[in-house]
Amino acid sequence: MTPGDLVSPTDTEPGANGSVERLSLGVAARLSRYLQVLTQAKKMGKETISSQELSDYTHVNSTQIRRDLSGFGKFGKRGVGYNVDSLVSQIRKILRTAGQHNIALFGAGHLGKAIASSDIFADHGFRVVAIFDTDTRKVGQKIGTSAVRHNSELTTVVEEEEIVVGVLAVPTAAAQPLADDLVEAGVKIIFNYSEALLDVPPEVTVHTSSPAVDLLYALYFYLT
Amino acid sequence: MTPGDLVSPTDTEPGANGSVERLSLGVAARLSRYLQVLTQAKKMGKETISSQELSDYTHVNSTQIRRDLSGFGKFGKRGVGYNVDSLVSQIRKILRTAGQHNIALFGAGHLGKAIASSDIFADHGFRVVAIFDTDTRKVGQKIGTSAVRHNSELTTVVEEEEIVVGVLAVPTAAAQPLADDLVEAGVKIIFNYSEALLDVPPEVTVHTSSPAVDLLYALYFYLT
DNA sequence: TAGATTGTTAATCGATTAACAATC
DNA sequence: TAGATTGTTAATCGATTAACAATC
Repeated sequence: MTPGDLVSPTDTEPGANGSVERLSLGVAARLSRYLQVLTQAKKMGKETISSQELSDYTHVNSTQIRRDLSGFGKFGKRGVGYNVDSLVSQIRKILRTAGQHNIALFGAGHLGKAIASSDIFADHGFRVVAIFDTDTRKVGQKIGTSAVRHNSELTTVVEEEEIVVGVLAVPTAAAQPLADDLVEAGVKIIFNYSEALLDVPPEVTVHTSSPAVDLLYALYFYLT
Repeated sequence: MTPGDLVSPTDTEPGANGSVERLSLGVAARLSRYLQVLTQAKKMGKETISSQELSDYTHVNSTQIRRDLSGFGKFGKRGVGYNVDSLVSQIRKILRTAGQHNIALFGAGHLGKAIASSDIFADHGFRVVAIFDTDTRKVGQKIGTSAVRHNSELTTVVEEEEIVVGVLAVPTAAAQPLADDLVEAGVKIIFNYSEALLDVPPEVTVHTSSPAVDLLYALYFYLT
């Protein structure tokens, strides 16, 4: 494992056929990564991709990639590689994340604006349907397609818009109380861009973004 | 492995004494994560921390944490836990990243501003010593402590300021040419916040930030 | 002392890799 | 055909975990 892990559920290997067992942590993590590279490769007009190319971009061994994929079917063509389009839809099917998922974004500062105007989430079926801030001067401002709302609307909006994920782009001090409100409102996944260590009930997943950790890690191998 | 991996160097287990062998990928990754939690715990005034608490925040098994640490010395006190301050400096010593490291930031948009004004890097000894943009209207603007410079100064600044890491907060289309310039200038670590798939020589490490990948992964375990 | 938590062992399981036949 | 790349096997290595004595 490596910086950026999330949950610790029970491991089960996927059945070779269409069985409904859970993927192991590792497989699910790697498939998500392949999906990101494939999505971008598709944008760049690439039609096929080899396990070696996928390996170059993900730093996952090419044998492992072929092994991961062949567990679910024969998606590749020998001598050619994998069709980008069809592999994208296959992996989406395996991860069962083919649909649209709604996100609420908290904090309309520089980071919030950067996230709202990026299509990094949109590319993967995540839609930012609401942006919140506590600053009344920001409330009403348009960011992208939606207007900034006040945090007091949190509970209503989470319910009405079927929010699955809360993204926190707020100051460290504001993060824990906000996380509490999100938990209260029934949100099960919190994406934390602040530095706060969040305490949440076990059924809620927190992912804390940690670029500095990734840098430290890269630097170690650079320095040695 | 999991979203967020970086390099693929040779593995070697650390010697129990002060030998200079390379850490294995996994150990280096986990130590970096412990460091992040410890740094934040220290800010919150915590003096000691148990392997169980570290486990709650990092999702790494507590036995594994004790095992990782005990390979380098007896840092803990039975019945009490680990002293936060001393563990921070021990891990910094192990990772050999105790010093200051200079970063150049590219892109003075929302994301660039968010990064420059955050102390997420500063907390770990990374200093943003230069901010670049190609937009001449932005050149000269003050962001945090430093003024925005034009990309044409890249080579000079990298040399003068001993830049180790280039952080790309630029549009996807601008990323590859910029990466080429950075490689040319001798930068060995590139932190890519764009969606571009960057092609670089093997001695250069690219880390692409992928929040959507992390979300997909979290969502899988939520949906199943 | 009593409770808590480390340090360490031993056993298991999954990840990783090289190698290569199959085949496009 | 010749070259490339998949799918798969087999062997190895590291990660993970439970358990518990040591000890603060």
